[in-house]
Amino acid sequence: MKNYSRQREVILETLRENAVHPTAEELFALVREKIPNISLATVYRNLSMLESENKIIRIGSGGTARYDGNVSPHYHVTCLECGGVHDIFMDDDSLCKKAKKHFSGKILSHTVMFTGYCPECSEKIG
Amino acid sequence: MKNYSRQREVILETLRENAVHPTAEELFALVREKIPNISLATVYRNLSMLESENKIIRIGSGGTARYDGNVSPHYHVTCLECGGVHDIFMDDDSLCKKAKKHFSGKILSHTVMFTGYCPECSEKIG
DNA sequence: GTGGGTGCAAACATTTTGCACCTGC
DNA sequence: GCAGGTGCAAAATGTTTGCACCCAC
Repeated sequence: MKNYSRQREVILETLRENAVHPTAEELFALVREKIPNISLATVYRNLSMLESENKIIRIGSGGTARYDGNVSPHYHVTCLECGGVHDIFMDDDSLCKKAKKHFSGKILSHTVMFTGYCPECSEKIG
Repeated sequence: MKNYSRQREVILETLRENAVHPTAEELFALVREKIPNISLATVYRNLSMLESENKIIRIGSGGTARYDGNVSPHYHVTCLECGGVHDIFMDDDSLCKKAKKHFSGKILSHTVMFTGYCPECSEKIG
């Protein structure tokens, strides 16, 4: 099979079964439970590869990058308290159309990042 | 005067007169023309400070952070060709309202990043 | 004089890369 | 056997921090 490795398979699988959008290091820890001697460099290499194949999404969310195994169109919320990133399953396609009216270049896609508090943290804080 | 320094003033001024959303290093080069012995650390320190005072916006746009001296609500486009970040002066306030219907936490603000080609690059590439 | 800001260099965190070895076909 | 992938360690980025000195008030 072309373009196969157990490492890559496990990385993608682990990312898909974890809705938490882990950082590379966090994912590394998770994958290590299944492949104990995998190296962090391999995780990074495969994340870049999977991202360029559009099999995963890289979330720039500030400092450290996070990764999302769900490529269906949706948005994200960064929690100001816990720093976690949560999904918002909506996709406003009209946004690109509107943007085109205000921009003379080409618009292909868009991402939206909300800022706020996740359900757990907004209860704690009020 | 409280909270004053010529460095901070020049950094903010330089950022405001440059619509190109420079990275910290690029801004450092620009500011250095006015204050030759300023250090990169000072640029970073003041950028963090100005950001937390909401006088500038930090654009996470992928790897290296870029900064925007225009804090009025608007969106950005990253050019896939030149890597530059351009402004789109629009602000869809209804987006937050819609998001609240799909999320049980709190939503405070949002940013939108479009991907595409800037006017110059879309002409070159077609 | 003092508090806050600076420059410099060192420290840090994250991500990438060079290289020899290993693996799937 | 070969192309491509891996692990390891080192390097490259981007950003932050410790510290002695300096400046505005």
